Amino acid sequence: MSFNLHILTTELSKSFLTLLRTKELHAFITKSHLASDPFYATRIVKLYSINAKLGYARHLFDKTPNRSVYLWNSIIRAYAKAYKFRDALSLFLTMSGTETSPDNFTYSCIIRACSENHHREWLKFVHGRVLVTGFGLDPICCSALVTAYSNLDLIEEASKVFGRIQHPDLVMWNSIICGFGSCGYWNQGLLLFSRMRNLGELPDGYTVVGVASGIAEPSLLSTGKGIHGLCLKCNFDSNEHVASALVSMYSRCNCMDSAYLVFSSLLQPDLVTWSALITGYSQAGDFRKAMLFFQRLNMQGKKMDSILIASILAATAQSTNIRHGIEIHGYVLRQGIESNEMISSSLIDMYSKCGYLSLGIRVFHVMSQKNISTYNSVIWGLGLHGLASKALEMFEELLTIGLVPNESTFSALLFACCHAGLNSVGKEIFKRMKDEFCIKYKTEHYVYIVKLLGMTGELEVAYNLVMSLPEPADSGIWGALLSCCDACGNVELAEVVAQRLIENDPEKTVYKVMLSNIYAGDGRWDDVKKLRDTMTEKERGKCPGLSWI
DNA sequence: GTAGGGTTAG
Repeated sequence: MSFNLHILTTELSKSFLTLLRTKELHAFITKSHLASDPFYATRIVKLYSINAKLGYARHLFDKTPNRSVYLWNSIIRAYAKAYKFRDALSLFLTMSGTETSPDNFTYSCIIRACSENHHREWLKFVHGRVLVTGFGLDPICCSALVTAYSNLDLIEEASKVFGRIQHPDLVMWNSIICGFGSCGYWNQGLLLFSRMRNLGELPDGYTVVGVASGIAEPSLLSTGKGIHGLCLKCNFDSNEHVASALVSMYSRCNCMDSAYLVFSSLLQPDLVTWSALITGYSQAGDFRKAMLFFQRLNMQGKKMDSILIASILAATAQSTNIRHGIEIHGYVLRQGIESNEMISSSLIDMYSKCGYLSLGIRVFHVMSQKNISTYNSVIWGLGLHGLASKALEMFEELLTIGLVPNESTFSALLFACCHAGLNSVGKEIFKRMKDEFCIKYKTEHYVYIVKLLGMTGELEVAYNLVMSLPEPADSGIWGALLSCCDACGNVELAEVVAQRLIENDPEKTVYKVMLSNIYAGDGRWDDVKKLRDTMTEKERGKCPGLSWI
């Protein structure tokens, strides 16, 4: 092996050298006493990190006496990219105490890591450090902060950071527009988009992906089409990120024909775009097309990743035909990717939804590494099959092995209790969720607890709970209460609840129909007539269901 | 420094 400094520097600037080559270069710089030079050490650390050899990178870092800010940043980034948040953070804190202060790149890296690991408190702490060290208006720190806050659903904080910037650059605009879009405030995102254009800033692919990500329901289809038009005009549609964003935008709008048109206009759609199309068909309930495209992709000899397999398994679970699911399981085994946690969770879910809970549990037991999602899937499966006590045992087991439950775990547990009518156990779980695990209740948790209370003879308690919510209850929660009133035959309360629902959503006739049925059940035919008279011909004219059997 | 597809939500 012979290098001179010129060759060495050229070699080190290549970003994808193999592990073997990296080791050779490392050996050379050690032999030439260059390893203590932070310039060479930084490059080798980066190469080890790309080759997933964090241990080697750390060893070199520890042995380098003069650590430049670049060297610190590359080791922190290596840990952050490997999702080793604690290590990245601890290095950042150590660095802050040395003479080599963190720069804007260090902060942006650790800010991103806080958001990816859902650490709101640490994010606020790092933001504080950004402010006191004079980086409060730095575009690199601020765009990272805007993205991090919006990814953690703290759009107000993101907005505050953005608001302090006098002349935002394109990246900053993109970050805030995407933030509003992903938090569900599509209209705010669009307003900012117009403001940006009025200021003469030209959008790029990131901008349109941000705006398109906010288009989340069929009523926004025309806006979505406008965005698509803009992409065609600006030639963004050949950008892979833009194309997949458009495919999934049309899928969310229940417009699979347009989604397919975008997809078919691409010469070589990538895996993400295939996945967007397949998921679109799957979520539209067209699992046949989902399977067809999966098979077409397979014929091309492309290797699927875990997200795509999870999506296709969701489609086969919907079909409730075990045959397709088994086919995919076979593919997973042949590829040797059955240990992937996302895939296993989807397999468990698929088997339990197709009625083969025992096969799902078998998948669960053979897994070497289980995470919270795997437990969530198995708890759902047990709940779905009425085995609430087994679901609760699983919950205790996951706590014993040190896993941390999340909001889905509690959805699954409450669902299991609801399904089995376990009133007091369900109440206990609901309480522990907030008191012991500090997880905020979401609509679905309220829906389950309301159903549980209402269906087990505590309708009044359920009503009082809904009335005492910190924010006004949405239609899902009131709807759960209405179905309990129906089941218990409580017409008085049903009237109050239905009134709320009709006020909230006057367009929806289903609540009027439900109330009318409750009146009918009680023999109050005059009230049925009065209510039906308030409905238009179209609202009453729904075709009754017809069975072939 | 910013972007795309996501398993559990019966």
